[in-house]
Amino acid sequence: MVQKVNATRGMRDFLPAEKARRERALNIIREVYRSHGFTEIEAPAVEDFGRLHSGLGGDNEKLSFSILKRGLTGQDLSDAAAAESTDSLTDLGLRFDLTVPLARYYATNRAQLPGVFRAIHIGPVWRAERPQRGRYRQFVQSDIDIIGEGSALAEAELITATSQALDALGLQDCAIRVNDRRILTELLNHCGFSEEEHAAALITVDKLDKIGAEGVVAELAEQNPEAADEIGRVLARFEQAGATVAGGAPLNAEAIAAVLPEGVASEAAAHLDELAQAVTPGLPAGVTLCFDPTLVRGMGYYTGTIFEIAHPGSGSSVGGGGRYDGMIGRFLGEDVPAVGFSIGFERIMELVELPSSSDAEVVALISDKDLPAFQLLALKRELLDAGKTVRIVWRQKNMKALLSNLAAEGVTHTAAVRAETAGAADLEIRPLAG
RNA sequence: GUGGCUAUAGCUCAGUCGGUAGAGCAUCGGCUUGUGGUGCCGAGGGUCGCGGGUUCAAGUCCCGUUAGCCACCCCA
Repeated sequence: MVQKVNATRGMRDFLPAEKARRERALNIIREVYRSHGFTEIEAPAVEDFGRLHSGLGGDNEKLSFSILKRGLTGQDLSDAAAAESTDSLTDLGLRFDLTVPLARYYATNRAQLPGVFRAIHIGPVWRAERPQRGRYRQFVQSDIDIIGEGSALAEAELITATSQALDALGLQDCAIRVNDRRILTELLNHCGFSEEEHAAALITVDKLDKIGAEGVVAELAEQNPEAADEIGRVLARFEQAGATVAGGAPLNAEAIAAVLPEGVASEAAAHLDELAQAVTPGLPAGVTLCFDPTLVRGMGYYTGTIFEIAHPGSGSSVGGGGRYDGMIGRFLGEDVPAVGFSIGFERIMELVELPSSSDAEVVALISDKDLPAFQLLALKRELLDAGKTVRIVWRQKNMKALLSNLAAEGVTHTAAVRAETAGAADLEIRPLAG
């Protein structure tokens, strides 16, 4: 090797065996989503820069890859330098999630879509993060969304379909934590935080499991001591109700009322209760549902219900979503309710164990060296016509290594080809033991 | 974006106190073996991630850089 070559930072190559494993998992997920009445769409990886930076993507906007305009001149560069902004140099960007493109897609194609649209949207997204395990710069998200349904039916269908997909992948011990943005907003108002203080306060509350209630209160006291004291009392109430420990509080009206202060978010609580009643009876054994009043989620576009999938085998969340009723109105000029649920495909793949399926018969023709191509292709055609999958390899000295490599690559049978082999009838097709 | 750890042959790794690199597997060749899983002998393959510096001498010490991993941050 002349020089070390790598795939681009944070992006990966997949060898055939891993690619096959990913495709199998993806097909399982698609199958479940389809059976729940969702239909698959595709949208471009590139979106308009302005749409990606409309303030809806939260922190992810800062992580997006931008694309330079074609044919920039030195004058363009000095203009940008004078304006101290690179915005004029860029007009497109790679999508950092599938939700913003879906909202744009819906606004574009609404006339040809059903009134309540159930979409499957699977594809790569890009974020310029610092990579590590379970965190890449290119990764696949697997989303389902329901557009045009404002009732808890939408959340219930999404959570049910996603739970079934996790179950079909063989995952156990998944916990779906649920909360509502309106609950968070009312809690902060109740404590006495001003609108401007909300964003920073939410980030702090989100750290509860890491820095504890004292840590949260101490951090918030820096900007608003009185409200921080009040939130300390609220958090104490959460703890008393068991809502802050793993597993959280049950998701029903009584438990929610027990956790929240008097008069806070009764509308949102009723919405959560309704969706829990619809979902719980059909929940697979490997998935539990709970109410977590401290669940925040960073995306700026959520307006109502929010949820997140946790799994003990993963340090970070393996999925998430929520209601974003305001976003489509940005593109369409008319508000349309919408909810989405995303599975973090890369993180799921680190948890699932899939059997190496493929019951198809894969035959390797092991040919003596230097047999003519016409002889080998004639044999291959005969076997293909008989419905087999065929691969041609040359005989090599170390048969042990050859055979075990073939087995690892999914070959199930072998047949020796010699100069005197006239047709498939002369082949002795033998099963290959791993 | 911040901090820490790591980088040696195609792969997995060893390399002590600084003295210009080794093993196993893989590859290739010869012989052996019942031409389908054997055994023996031999060969090729490395500017030690990259770029600087210290030194008579650097894989080894120092600085920078790139990539991976880990903890933050954030999230899928």
